[in-house]
Amino acid sequence: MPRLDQAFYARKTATVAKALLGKVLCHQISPKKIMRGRIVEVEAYLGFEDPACHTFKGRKTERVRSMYLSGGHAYLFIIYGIHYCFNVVTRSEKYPEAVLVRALEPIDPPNSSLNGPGKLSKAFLLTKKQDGLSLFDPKSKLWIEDDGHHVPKSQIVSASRIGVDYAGAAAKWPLRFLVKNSPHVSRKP
DNA sequence: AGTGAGATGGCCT
DNA sequence: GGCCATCTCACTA
Repeated sequence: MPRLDQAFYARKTATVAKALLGKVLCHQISPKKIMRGRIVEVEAYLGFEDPACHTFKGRKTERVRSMYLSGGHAYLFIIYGIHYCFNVVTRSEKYPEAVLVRALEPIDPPNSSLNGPGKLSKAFLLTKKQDGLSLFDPKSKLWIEDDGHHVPKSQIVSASRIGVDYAGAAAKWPLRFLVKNSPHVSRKP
């Protein structure tokens, strides 16, 4: 299966977010074992102009360093002292923006619990170790692939982002995207 | 169905 | 010191 290339990630963040729906996140966790899940829910975070984004107004701390990498790198951070959140960096080094992957439909192993950013990170063994990894380097053990499954535009629902009420009006921006009627999302829109 | 609190620790002002 | 891009469980109803 073809791994998504860097050009895929270099586009506008909301475009990448919607295009990621239906794609398959893969993590090779041992020589014989690859975790796979189909992306069904994402959120876009729009950098400098987005009060909900970690890089709002150009913030550049140690934690967010990976967001200043080029599109197609992983950004992992820890939240509430317990959970990890997995993000895909978009655009270029000049624009620190990213897509949070919020939920996956289990493929392998089946019946795993992947309906939430913390849960999917735990199941896929995604931690700070994966922070900054390339998703397009052919040698990388973490990548996203296109298996031909296509989610038509009519099947994409947008909604407010979750857990960012502190961001004022930006909390209402329709930057959360879900596959319509998917039973695998973190919560119904 | 909806609300509320606790876990638990790095990060930021 | 206070705040979180979360999750689970307990409680009300």
